[in-house]
Amino acid sequence: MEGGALGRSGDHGGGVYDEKRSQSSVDGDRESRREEKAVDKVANPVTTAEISMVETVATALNKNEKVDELQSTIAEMDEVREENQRLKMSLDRLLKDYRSLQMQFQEVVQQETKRSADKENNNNDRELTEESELVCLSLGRVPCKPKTDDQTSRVSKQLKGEEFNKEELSLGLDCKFETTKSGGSARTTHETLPIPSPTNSCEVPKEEAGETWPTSKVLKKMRDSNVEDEVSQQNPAKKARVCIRARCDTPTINDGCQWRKYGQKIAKGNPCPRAYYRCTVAPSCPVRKQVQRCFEDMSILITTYEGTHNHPLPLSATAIASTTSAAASMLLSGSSTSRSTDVHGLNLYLSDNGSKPKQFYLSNPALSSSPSHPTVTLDLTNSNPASSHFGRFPANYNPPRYSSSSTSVNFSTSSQFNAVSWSNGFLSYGAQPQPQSYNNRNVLSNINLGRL
DNA sequence: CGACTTTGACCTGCGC
DNA sequence: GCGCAGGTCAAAGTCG
Repeated sequence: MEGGALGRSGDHGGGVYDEKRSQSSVDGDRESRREEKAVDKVANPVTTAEISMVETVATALNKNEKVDELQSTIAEMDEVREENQRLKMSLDRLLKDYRSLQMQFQEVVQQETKRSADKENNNNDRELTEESELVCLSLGRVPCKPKTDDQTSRVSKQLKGEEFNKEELSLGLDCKFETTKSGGSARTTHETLPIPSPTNSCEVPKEEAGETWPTSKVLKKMRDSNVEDEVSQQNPAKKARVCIRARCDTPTINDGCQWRKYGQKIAKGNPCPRAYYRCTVAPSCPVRKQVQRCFEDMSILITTYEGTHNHPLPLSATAIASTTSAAASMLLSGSSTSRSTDVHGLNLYLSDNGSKPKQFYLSNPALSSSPSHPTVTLDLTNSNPASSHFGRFPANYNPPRYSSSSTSVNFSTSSQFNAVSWSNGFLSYGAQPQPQSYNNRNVLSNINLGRL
């Protein structure tokens, strides 16, 4: 616009010099205008369309970034989901394995029991009568083997010579997991496999023989007998015992179960009273335990478990319950050879004592055991692992020899399970972190035994 | 009032 | 047969 006006004025200005000068000045103006235009273009870069386009592009870029982020997040979620699925599958596999192992374990126990029972039954088949089978069918009890020795004579005396002894019921479990007969004594099966309680005595036939109605006491006993009989049939390992020695300054250790004290005795050789407890989680639970302090070391609490729970256990009780039951099962299914097994990462070692198979020496002379009670001792004290079973007897103490299995389980500080500890009334033991194979056994190896 | 503990009595097995 | 010891029962007491 300005150039046009200037040109027109120059065209009308005339003269050569003027023309050249004006021409050169026109050229200079054009160039300067071009430069101005270029400068203008740099100084004023965008139009609104361009701005909007840039904004659009920027928005698009932002959206793309967000989309990318979302996509990456989705990808991560997918990975997590896949991982979750893998974990679920592995958990399912673990559960299946656990169940199958549990089934196999029960089968093994049942087979052992059945085998022993068959062995006994073969000896008794010739002497069993049809009457006993009838009684067995009607009451759901195991036909007892014919009486021998003192029991037979006692029953016969009570029945005044009647041959009622063949009809006597074996209210106790007929699980014959005894290991060896006691030396030379002609003990009966009932002695080796004791009837669970005094309720299984011959009082019921005596009452019946007297043609009198059973008293409520007798009825109660019969009910209890039935209950215990059912329980014992479900649980052939009833009479196995698991003894736990642990340092504890509380009256009892908290194993997660509910117990009711039903008796207390001063046992010979130990001024500390022995308390008797019964599991009260279920009314028919046959599990009992004895609690007694060690006379030589009052800080040691000796807890002896007998039987297996027939009810679901709280989580805090499953560890020790399964440990004790597994130890007992290991003991009951014990063969003549030494062997070891793992119970929740605890190395249980079952051994026979050389040429005298399955002699049993109690780790504490003050805590006795019935000859018919094979006992596993879990020594959770870390005082002297070597002395926990065969080195704690006084010089003048003659340890009882029982026809039972001797099983020693040490949790000494020298073993791989050196995490035995006791604090605030809670005992815990577990495998220390091991770099290699022990890690796999740490899953359930913690047991808390705490204050009640 | 129910659950739990205490404690003396009772039962059973075993050794002499 | 007797006595001893372990184990269990059950009434009485205690506690929350």
